[in-house]
Amino acid sequence: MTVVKNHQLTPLPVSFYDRDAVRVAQELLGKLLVRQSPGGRTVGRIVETEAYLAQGDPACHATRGMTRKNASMFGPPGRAYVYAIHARWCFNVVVQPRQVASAVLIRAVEPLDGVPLMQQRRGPAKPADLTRGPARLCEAFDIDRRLDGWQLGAGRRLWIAEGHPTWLSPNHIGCSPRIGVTSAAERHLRFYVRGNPHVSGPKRWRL
DNA sequence: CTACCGATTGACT
DNA sequence: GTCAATCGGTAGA
Repeated sequence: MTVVKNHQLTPLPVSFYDRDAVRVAQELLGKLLVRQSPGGRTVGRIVETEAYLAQGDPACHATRGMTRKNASMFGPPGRAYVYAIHARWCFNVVVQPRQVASAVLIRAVEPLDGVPLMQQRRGPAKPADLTRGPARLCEAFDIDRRLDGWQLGAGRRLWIAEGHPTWLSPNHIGCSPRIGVTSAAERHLRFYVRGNPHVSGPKRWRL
C-alpha cells in the first residue's frame, strides 16, 4: 500500500544542500528520504537531524583532515556521506561549504512506504524501532558504504524529496545537544520534530 | 601486521 | 537507568 504520491518524490535541487549545515538540518525535517532498490521502494519522513560544522566543531569527522573514510564530505554538496560506527552504518548529507567539509546526519525517519521491506531488513526489531536511530534507519533503507559519495537524486537509488510542505510548522521543531558525541557536547546542533514517536534519544530531548 | 576508537544498539537491572 | 558486543577505519610499529 502506497501512502506517498509520485509527484511528491521529486528530488530536492542541489541548491538546497548548498547552504550552511544548521539551516539544512532544520529544513530537512519533514522532507522525505527515498530509497529505491531491487527489493522495492522505502520512503520515510525525516524527523531528526544533526549538524556537523566545518569550523570550530571537534565532533565533525573532517576536523582532522581528509581520509579515505570522510573523503565524500569534502566533495560537492548534495552527496551522501556514509560511514561506519560500532559496526553499523550512518547516513549523512554533505552540505556547504565545498572543500571545507560539513554535513547533516539523518538520525531518524517516520516510516511511510515500504514498511514490510523495512521489517524484512530489520529482522525481529520492534515496529517502533524500525527507523528510530541513525544505524537502524540505514539498515531499514539498505544504506551502506556502497552509497557513500552517491549524488542524491542522480539516478533513482537514493534521494530526498519535498513531500508535503505544510506537514511541519516551524514552532514544532525542537533542538538539543547532539546524541552520543563526546566532544563539543554543549552545542545544540540536534533538531527534531517535537513529540514525534519516531524520534530517538532520551525522552526529555523528544518533547 | 596489531592496537585502539567510536556521531550505536540491544539486552539487562 | 547501565553495560558490553560489535567491526570498519585509522594510526603506528
